[in-house]
Amino acid sequence: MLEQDDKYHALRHSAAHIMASAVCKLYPDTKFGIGPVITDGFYYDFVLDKRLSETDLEEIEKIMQQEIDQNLSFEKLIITRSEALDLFSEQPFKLEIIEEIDKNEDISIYEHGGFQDLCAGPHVDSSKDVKAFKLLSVAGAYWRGDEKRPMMQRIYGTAFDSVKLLDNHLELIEEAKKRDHRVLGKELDLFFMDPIAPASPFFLPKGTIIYNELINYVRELYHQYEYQEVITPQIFSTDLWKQSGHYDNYKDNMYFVLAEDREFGIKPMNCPAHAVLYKSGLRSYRELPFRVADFGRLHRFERSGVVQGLTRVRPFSQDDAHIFCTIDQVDHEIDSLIAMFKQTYDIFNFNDVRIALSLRPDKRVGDEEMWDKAESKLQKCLEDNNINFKAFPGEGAFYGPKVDFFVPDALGREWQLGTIQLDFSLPERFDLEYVNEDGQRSRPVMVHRAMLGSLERFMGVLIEHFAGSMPPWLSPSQVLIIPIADRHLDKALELKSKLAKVNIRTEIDSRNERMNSKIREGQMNKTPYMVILGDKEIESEVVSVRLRTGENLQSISVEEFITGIKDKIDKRAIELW
RNA sequence: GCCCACAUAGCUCAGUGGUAGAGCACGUUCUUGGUAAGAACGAGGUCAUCGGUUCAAGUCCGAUUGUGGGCUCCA
Repeated sequence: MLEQDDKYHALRHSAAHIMASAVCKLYPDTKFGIGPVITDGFYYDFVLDKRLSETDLEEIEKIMQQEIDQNLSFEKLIITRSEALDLFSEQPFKLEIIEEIDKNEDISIYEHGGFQDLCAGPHVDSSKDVKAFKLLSVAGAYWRGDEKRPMMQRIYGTAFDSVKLLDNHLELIEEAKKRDHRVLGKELDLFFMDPIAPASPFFLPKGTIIYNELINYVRELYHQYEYQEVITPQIFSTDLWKQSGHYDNYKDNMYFVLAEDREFGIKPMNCPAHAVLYKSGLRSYRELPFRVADFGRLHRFERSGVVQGLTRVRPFSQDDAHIFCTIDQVDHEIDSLIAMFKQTYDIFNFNDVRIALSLRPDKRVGDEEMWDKAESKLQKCLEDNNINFKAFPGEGAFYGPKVDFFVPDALGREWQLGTIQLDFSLPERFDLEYVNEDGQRSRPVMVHRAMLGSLERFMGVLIEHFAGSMPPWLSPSQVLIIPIADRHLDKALELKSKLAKVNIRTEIDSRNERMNSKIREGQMNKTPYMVILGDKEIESEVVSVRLRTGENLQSISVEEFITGIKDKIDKRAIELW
């Protein structure tokens, strides 16, 4: 990816200049922001009176093409600071950038066809080198990403050195749209949204199967890794949120209700509830690490502009757990978390997991010694497990350092799934204690951890990852029985009940339709296994199996079929046979 | 919350001021079939909501709600 970025950097940046130049020709009063290269393209931010919409892009493209055809050369000029200030005197955003450039550094501008822009470069030699480009969308963007600063208009585009590569890229975008979980969710009857509950999915029976299978899987791991699952309240007195700090720091994202003149907050996180649970009795060091898991439903108010499909919703559940332990037990806990995460991401075939270690921020609680210890522990655990990670100083939570696991989706967007966060603050706020070996009271550390994160979001990412073709264990309908004619229906029912006995989810397509049509239906629903039942099969007591891949198995015995798919399901395999 | 776009049948969409359409899905009937769509017929709409302009609004204007693309936030 990086190599490709480098390869196209000059090209795309030059395309951005050409676009800016075109916008300038159309709207001479435009004030220019910045126009950087991004993954797969570029953008440029403008302030202009005209409100741009996507229909304006064609006109801009036309002028860009003219400039490209004119074979204009890109010239680099080094100018003095005062020349620069003079040259961009009408461009407030450029002036701001100039002010920020190191006094000892050269100021360079690039010029093509009379359009000059403050720019470090590099650029291609000639506008003609931009062989293929396309403007993709317009969007609003704050100057410097700051909500308090002016709203600018941003145009996104992309450029390649051949039309063919551009077309490939545009096709990829189309492909990605097809595997969008919102589209597939509707096509496969997994979930839907209704304006009556904005940003809140309704999971249909099929989607609920996937959701619950994910929970079943995590529960198995909890057994394996010795967690204890709990169920905690949904609504808590505001007193709790004041004590936890959420009332001060997270209030805007919370829902509140009034009852008997008392204010209650609906939980956006489980941690305070688990702190209360921890405190419900006096704990001994013998009980630690105390691992508490909770699939409790959480509600977070997200502003209407930020919600998105399943990946950003208001109500959701997490595979959430908190580990209360001593600081010396942290190593072991992290090790076993890394093992658990790895085991899990392998199951879903997530190979490109990116791992970030976020270190102490400026605003933080706890003493330096604590942070030193915690950070070095996290770092060492990652290294000992041969994990590639990048450290991000200053990015940690105020209550402790954390390790985040990111996975890219079909559109190349990265989603944070797993997270491991050390917390020194909450044990303090809730005055959590345990009795140590010497009979003294000590303060435990709290580890917040989630592996799949929000199950809603995870499901969305999974749908895109597999393009809707879920592994058999997650498929809502695992086997579709297709009787060829009505007279085969009895045998179909017989087979279905056989499969039901071993917990294989089976449907029979008994519609008055031709076999071809039923197969097509099964394919479109991405059912992994289809069983065709006709005279031949019934006579020789076999089944003929068609896989979702289009592959046909030889006629096999029912027993062989059941053993085969049961094995794949139990192993949570991705391959079908 | 901010900028832009969109909202028509269950779904995907066409409909550029003058009587609301298609394909798929759905229902009924015929057909009983061999590895990705058998045929005929039928039902289905307060064009998101509210207000305005006009002789006349799905169509133009405004507001509201929702959705999408971004920005921002993500203790």
